[in-house]
Amino acid sequence: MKEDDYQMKMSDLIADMILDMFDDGSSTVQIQRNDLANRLGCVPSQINYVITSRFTPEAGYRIESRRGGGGYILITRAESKDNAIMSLINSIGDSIDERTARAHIYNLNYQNVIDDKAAKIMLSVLADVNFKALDSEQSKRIRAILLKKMLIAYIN
Amino acid sequence: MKEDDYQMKMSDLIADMILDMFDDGSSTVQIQRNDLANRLGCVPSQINYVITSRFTPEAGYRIESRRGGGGYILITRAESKDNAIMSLINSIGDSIDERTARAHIYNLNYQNVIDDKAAKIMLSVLADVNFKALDSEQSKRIRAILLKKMLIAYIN
DNA sequence: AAACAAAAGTCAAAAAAAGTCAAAAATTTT
DNA sequence: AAAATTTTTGACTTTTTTTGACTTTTGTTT
Repeated sequence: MKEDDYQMKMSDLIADMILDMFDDGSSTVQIQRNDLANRLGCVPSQINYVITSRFTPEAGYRIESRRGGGGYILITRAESKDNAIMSLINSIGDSIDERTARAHIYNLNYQNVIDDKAAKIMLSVLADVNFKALDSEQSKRIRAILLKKMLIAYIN
Repeated sequence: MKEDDYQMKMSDLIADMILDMFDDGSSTVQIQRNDLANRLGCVPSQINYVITSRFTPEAGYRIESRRGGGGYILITRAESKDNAIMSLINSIGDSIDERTARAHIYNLNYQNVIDDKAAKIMLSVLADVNFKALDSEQSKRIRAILLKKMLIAYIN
């Protein structure tokens, strides 16, 4: 029998590692190139390869670095899309009607800030918030809560 | 040259092999072109031939691939993703608790049936269905309704 | 200031896959 | 048996990743 333990490609491992470091909400990650290379068991220049091939400006990242003692590589998420979503979230009060909510989603999707599937899911939820157990005002509040939560989920 | 024992056509063998890999319900199969060619004793490009002649979009398949180190060919049964979602929808009654719902989403995402963003959005909605205006039983019903609607939205 | 050490950067070759295409061979249809 | 179609093969291409030797920049010591 063959061993079927699939060995993940080093470059993807490195990218994942970096992405993980972002996970706690912060928009920047600082790494020590040699240190990271060492921990992962690859040559240092492969870190550069991953950064230039994956953490590109087109993908929304900015790189900054310093050589010499105490040097580092700083990776910043541009999050322009995230910002668009964030400012929308902030503009939503604590209650919203269905028409307005739909318009927001259409817009984000049209502007390519959120993908088709996500837009569809959100629309489906918004459409369905009118439960008989709730009066209209409650519905509007719940809709606002859900919309914001979904948008935040999309960013994270 | 006449052969007594019937030799199955290599292309059919390859196709069968790939089909077999689908067998455990999963909707995607990942292969290593050179590896598979080697195991079957054919030239690598014959794998391409089989894929382009049999695993076509009209037959309900989608192909994705990557070259270079750690490269692969990913074959997706397009329909089976929808089916997976559909049968899940059908298995959900008219009420569901959060834990179970979460597990379903994790699963679909893990099996690559729904993408990360979609999974996150769905989870955020499910988590948030416990409104104070609703009692636990109502929450479970609404959760079931929303989950189903979101999954259907994903397919459409 | 000069020398040394500690980082990070660059670049190109080698390796690891997958893709293309057309000729040759085999099979099926007419 | 000719024609048409499908399959097999292999030489050549392209893309992506890995590796390492060499360079540059910055900080620390002497």
